[in-house]
Amino acid sequence: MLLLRGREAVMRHFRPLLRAHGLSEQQWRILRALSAVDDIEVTELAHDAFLLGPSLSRILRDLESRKLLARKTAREDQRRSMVSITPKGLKLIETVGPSSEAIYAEIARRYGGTQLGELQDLLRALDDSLSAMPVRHAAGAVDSDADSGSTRRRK
Amino acid sequence: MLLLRGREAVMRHFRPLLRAHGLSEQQWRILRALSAVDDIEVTELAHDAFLLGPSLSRILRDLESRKLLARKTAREDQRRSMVSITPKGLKLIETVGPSSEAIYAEIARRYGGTQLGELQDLLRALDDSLSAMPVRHAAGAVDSDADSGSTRRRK
DNA sequence: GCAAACTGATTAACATGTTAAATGATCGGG
DNA sequence: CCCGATCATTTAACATGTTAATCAGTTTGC
Repeated sequence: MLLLRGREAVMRHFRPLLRAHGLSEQQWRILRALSAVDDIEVTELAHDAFLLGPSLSRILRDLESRKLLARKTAREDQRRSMVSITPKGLKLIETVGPSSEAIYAEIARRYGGTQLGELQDLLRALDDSLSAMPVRHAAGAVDSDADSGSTRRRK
Repeated sequence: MLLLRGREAVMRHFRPLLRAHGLSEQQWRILRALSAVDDIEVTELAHDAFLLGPSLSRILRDLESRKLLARKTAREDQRRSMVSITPKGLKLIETVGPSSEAIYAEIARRYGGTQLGELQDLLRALDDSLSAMPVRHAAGAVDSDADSGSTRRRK
């Protein structure tokens, strides 16, 4: 819950800037990830931008139609589709980037650079600790009410 | 981004348990918040469970139909609706609670209680620092592409 | 008193999150 | 070869996030 609140507290300051340029958080993460590479596979981009495939697929369709990125299928394996940022996309990043960094700097100034560093270290350690922890699959304990909701999936 | 990953790393371990009982994270947060009070207004519940009004409104409708909570309009101000948990809801919490606490304890054990405490302190401090920080409203800088998306809102 | 402003909750409309299924391409054992 | 298994991506269907609009009830100014 604190992680959720923390993230919201941070993003609250970035959202107005992104919206003013017609971008969502997710779209911004995608463009940023693309700007760091030449081209990249969809699956790898999903990992870098921390998005699930279906969300990414929809957003790519939108950003492609806005000419901010381009796709072409890899010729050695036609299942794969290589995504790359366009000059228009790069230009947008260069436009938004400085303001974004200014906001980040202001957050770091208010919060304190030392604390910010510690927080990042602790978060990375959390990720590491829990990635090594197996997930319990809740064997028995099937709640009799588990499927009596008013709106369930499919028939 | 690290905050997002951190939260996902944690919730990954709780989701199977909740799903086995037919609950989403959000529904669980609502029931937990309700179990701590006698009854509560919708707005206050939204704050406690960290949900926006529209999401809460939908989920309340669902949980009410499943008889896990009950609503009645306050008689002194008929705009307000008071929400309370039912015996059935309480029973569900008592069923899921122990497993949930066991998972939390395992996470604390793996990550270390000291680090976990520090992380919580840092997150609370982050929230405090940033809540006092005004949001910049991105005055000018209206991107010419900001409204050329393929799917926009309304007419 | 009453019309306008305000407040609490819900509804509307669209974007994204999430799981399952479908689609199309490649790979591997027979 | 070729057929079944696997893999990358997309589509489908529903839940939730998010902003704006609506709606009913309440308060305020006159």
